[in-house]
Amino acid sequence: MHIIAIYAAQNRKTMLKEERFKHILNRLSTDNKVLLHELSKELNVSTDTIRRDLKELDDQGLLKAVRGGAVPHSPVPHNFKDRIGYNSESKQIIAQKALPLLQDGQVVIFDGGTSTLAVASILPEDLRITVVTNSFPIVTMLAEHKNVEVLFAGGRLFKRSFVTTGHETMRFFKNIRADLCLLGICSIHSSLGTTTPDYEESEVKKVIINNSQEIIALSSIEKLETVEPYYICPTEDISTIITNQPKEAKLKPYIEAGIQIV
Amino acid sequence: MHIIAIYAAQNRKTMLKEERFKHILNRLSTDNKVLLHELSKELNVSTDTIRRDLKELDDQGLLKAVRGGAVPHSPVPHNFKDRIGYNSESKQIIAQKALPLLQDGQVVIFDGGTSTLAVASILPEDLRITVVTNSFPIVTMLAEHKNVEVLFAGGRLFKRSFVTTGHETMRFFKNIRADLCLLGICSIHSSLGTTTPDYEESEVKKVIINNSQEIIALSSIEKLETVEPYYICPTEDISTIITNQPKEAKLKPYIEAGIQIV
DNA sequence: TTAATTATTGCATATTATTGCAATATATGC
DNA sequence: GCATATATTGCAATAATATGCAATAATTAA
Repeated sequence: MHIIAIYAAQNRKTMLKEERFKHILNRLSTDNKVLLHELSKELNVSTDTIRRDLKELDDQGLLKAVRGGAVPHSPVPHNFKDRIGYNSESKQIIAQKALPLLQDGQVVIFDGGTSTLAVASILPEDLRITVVTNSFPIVTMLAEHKNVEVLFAGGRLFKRSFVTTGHETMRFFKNIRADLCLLGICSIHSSLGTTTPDYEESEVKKVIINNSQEIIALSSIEKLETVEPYYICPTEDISTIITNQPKEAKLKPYIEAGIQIV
Repeated sequence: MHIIAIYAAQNRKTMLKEERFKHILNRLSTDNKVLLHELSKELNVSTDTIRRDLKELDDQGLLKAVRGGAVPHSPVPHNFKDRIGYNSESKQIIAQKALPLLQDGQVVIFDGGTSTLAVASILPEDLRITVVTNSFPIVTMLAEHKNVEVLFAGGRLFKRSFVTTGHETMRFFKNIRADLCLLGICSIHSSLGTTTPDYEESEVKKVIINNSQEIIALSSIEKLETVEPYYICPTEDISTIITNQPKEAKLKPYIEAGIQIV
């Protein structure tokens, strides 16, 4: 968030209206909501201007302006809605922390999920990596990025979370040897490992982990020490956990297990 | 930037308009935006001239002129209401005519392109088919459709037309045996067959055609009897042509070849 | 070649768009 | 109901754009 603010300040006089639009729509598709005063701060313009922007975007049918901000009109991540929006700030923090771990030339698997989407939405323009993913929102986000090569894992569309799943998807990932994997966490437990509520997803994640040299887990603090039905991997497989509150006591067992906490 | 400035200064009197165009488009593709006064300085011409340049490039559809500069044309209508330009009247007519050809239980390949997208956008709620595609806009369109199963062909993201291409994509389609294929037409000629301006696309289309029992071409009338560099298939492979003006004289050779015209 | 025509460019001017601010009205949560 | 937050409206300052016009360069015709 700070980086964005600094950027906006530097470019106060030269930021085009269309750039604000793009920023707003990006935020909207990662967080599923935007707030007037937040955007105002991020973009260094008055709330009046943001309000007019939102109205214009609303008129174009790109979002729905509501009191205090805006929500998606419904086009893309409809089903995403359930899981998103509530801890957008912590997601932004986590995404910012993930950036320094990405380096030119790497092949990085972006797991489906909103945390990884937040990372995709703030990838620097000059970062040259290859992104491998099975998430449609992530592809949409990266479609305009000049320097990122995108490989998409085909398969059966899983409409609830807007990713592909199934045998084909796994086959695709099995042919990849990634340097890094950004893993969105549903639940992680120091002794029981990582788990998820969906079977298909768990199978895909297993393959992703198997084919990545380094696993970086993106997890907001409340997901620690929780469990879901389907097992993915033991905690030891994870090399780094990025979280919004790295000082939290709950992290102790992970530190003791030798996992890097950011 | 300095080099450019010096270059411009040295060549003040000999710089052609086309050179400025090239420079502007280059800047746009690397930076994702250009500013009027920046270009003015770089190219040693007045902002008026730049403004006229941008307007000209806008008219050619090569960028979008906005207040203060210009931004690239967004590759996809990643929203629903913005498809007005893409969904012209003729495309709507064609899409409507395609619907009766689709039947419950079929496996239908949707080729990339705006004509097929138009069909996807008006699929009846109760139609139960399996759609196979390599087009991201089509997936987005169908994500909320309750009764359509979507299989997506993975591969390398081709950012210009927002589809996947390459070996992986073809491999995926090779494993499909479709009842039907909706083929978006770039160019079709009664003796030279169907062609397209992009090589990658042509290769994918070839595979699609090979693995579909019936080929339905979607072509507005002005695309008939035109030719592009890359060959796809002979006219005889096509079983049906759907067009907006089925009475047109240009269709005669196709009728004589036994192709059904709708 | 020269003269006539056309296109390009920069400047001055009028017009319009954008933005932030203030005053007022309206909604929302407690 | 009250306090707070958000919307609406009008307005003024600024910036960007459109337009007409004159000077210059490039093209064409003779």
